Amino acid sequence: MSYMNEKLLKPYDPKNTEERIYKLWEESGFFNPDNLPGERKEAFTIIMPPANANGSLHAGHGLVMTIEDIIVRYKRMQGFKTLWLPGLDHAGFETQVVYEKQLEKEGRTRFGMDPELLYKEILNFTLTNSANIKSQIKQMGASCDWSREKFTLDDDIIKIVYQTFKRMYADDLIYRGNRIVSWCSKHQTSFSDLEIKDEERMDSLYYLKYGPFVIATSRPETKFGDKYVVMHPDDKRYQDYQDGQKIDLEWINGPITATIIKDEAIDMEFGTGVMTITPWHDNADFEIAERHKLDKEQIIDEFGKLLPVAGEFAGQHIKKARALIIEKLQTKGLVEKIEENYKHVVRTCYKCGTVIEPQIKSQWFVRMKPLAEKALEKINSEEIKYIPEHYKKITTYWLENIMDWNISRQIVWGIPIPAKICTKCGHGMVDLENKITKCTSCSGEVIKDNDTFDTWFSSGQWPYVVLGYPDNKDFKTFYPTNVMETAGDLVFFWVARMIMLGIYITDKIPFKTIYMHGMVLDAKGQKMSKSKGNVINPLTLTEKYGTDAFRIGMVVGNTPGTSLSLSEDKIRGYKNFANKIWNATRFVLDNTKDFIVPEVIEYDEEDKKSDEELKALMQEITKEMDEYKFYIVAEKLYHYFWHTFADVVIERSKKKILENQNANSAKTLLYTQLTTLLVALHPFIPFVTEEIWSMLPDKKNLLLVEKWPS
RNA sequence: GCGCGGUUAGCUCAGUUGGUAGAGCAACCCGUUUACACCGGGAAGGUCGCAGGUUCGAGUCCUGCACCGCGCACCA
Repeated sequence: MSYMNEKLLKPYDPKNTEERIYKLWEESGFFNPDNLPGERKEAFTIIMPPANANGSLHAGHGLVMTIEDIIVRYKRMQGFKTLWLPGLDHAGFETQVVYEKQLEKEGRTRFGMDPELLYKEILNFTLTNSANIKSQIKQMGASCDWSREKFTLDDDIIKIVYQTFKRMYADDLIYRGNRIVSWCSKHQTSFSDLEIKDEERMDSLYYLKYGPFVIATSRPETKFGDKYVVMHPDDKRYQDYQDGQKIDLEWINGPITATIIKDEAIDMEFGTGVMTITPWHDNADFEIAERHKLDKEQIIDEFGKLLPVAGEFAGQHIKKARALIIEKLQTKGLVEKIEENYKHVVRTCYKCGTVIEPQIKSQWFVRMKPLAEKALEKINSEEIKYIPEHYKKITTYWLENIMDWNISRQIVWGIPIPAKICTKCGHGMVDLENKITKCTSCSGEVIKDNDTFDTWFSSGQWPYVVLGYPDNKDFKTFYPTNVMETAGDLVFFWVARMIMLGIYITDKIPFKTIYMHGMVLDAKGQKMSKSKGNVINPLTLTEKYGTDAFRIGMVVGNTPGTSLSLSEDKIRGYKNFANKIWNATRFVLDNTKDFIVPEVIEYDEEDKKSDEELKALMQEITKEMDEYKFYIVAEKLYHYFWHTFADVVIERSKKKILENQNANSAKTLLYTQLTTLLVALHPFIPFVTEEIWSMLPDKKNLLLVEKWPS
């Protein structure tokens, strides 16, 4: 029984294997590139997208951990000084939203809460969750270097982020501006253009009499302060009216004086070709007002209620006010007609669906054009490679049309913006040391900026901050990193910004290859959501079928970028695969007892053919691994193991061994093919393969660091 | 409106410079033989969304259309 392990007599049991094997790996220290055996000159680095510490591991995380672990294990076996750096994300707004929901359940609200207390509560919540998430990442078999783990609120991270803020301000890439921003009246914060979701809605389009004109609007509740009426300069219908001409007219709450403005932004085809503008609450109107230096007046407050300018409607919420306003306009005879079922797009908060109310606010903005131009250069010159390639097109389009980035958020959960604001002139000053006491522009009184950074402003710097830019040895060894693997919906939010900020600060691209995976959907191809009740928890699957089965099931047939339907049947199928390997091993070990693979191998003809076949396969898959085609490699290995190694090689060996005809050839082939396949399969299904490896009589080292055949 | 992706066996999806269509799962028939019933053997299953074009030859290249999914800074 010397070569046979008793465990092999029972079916493979992931539960009694995985935790033990993971511990073995961790204790070996090989997750840390500094401890890897042999001489390793070339580094290979992946920075893990920091996991949101506001819930449990979901199927998407499962995919991230699987793909990245496959890459990292492969590279480690190939002899690279391999680093996979894990991290956790405080996830600013996202986490605050999750926590606010929890508060709501408890009958509490963040408004009126002491900000410091709220911060502490969310911090506790986050730390509890991080511990959870961390152990779940380990359950997925992630071979990342926990000794280098980072959290987005670590002191050293914040320090570097602050330096960046200061430098960008000095370089005039950051400015404080009084500009129109997207405001969510539920969450009480402004957003960048990316936190907005366009939604098609059916509303009414109201045609209102405005003096001698008729204007079309879908938002009559904003019209109280409208005192500019705008038309296209070339519009013949209105050629008798002059730019700047004043007209007296009767409006919602009485007589007003309106001014005529001619502007080319007007679409002559739409409505009547005439509109009034509300610069405080509409992007296009704001632009027109800026061009003509017109007055801007706030009509709606931050909570969506009408201000005193609305007269008798003041204090009412806009949702309720609309109908009442139209009613009043109708009694005054100012409604020309109402077009029902008017289809248009409204901008909503991506989290709660509340209609975004543009507001003019003083905030910090990043001037994006110069940053985007440099990024475009690198992307267009192929210094950065996108997988799949079409993400490149999407990115360049976005970069070419980029808008300035509002990085101020009116929430407590995040990195505080280290700045002072002048109460007199509104001037903003970066103040890392908290020293400024007077406005540097007008000597007025200053207050601390109470806002926090958009979480992506700090995450956008992740690759170089986690490696300790600028002086840390790790930064010199592991930057630029090799692969950034993340979800496709983060192309703009995160990936593009990392490229821009990375180039700006380090003068180098932060990563050479971008691998984007698609969304994980349920078995029917539908988006998972709590409300639909179709959420699949990866941990239930790993518990039922083993982590290996889950991992390879996630990968086979899953081309990068396309979404993946996760079905339990598929995972179950790969559980059988793990067991198949297990049983094949039993057969091989049982038949190679007291047998030593000879130094000079002599195969008979058919065995020689099989030997060559596997060698050719290994070459093929090595190439495909380098091309990140894991979906093909996994399938090929599965297929070869089951339908060639087990069905042909093993079956054929039975007769030879029994009849002692070319038995040595058969035994040699059995043993070498098994070991080769274990090596090749290890990145995909690390637990079973490592467990079996430990049972092989001549393998003393961990499979984790076994050399990949090339 | 513009852009991107998809449409291949019942289901989920592969198909790498154009050369007779593939896998897994499911369904069907048969079977217990040095591992494995979490198994083996066998058979079945597709006018590759539609219409044109290029070519000796198109799932693959070009044009147009349809449907599904996703994204996008200014139409009130």
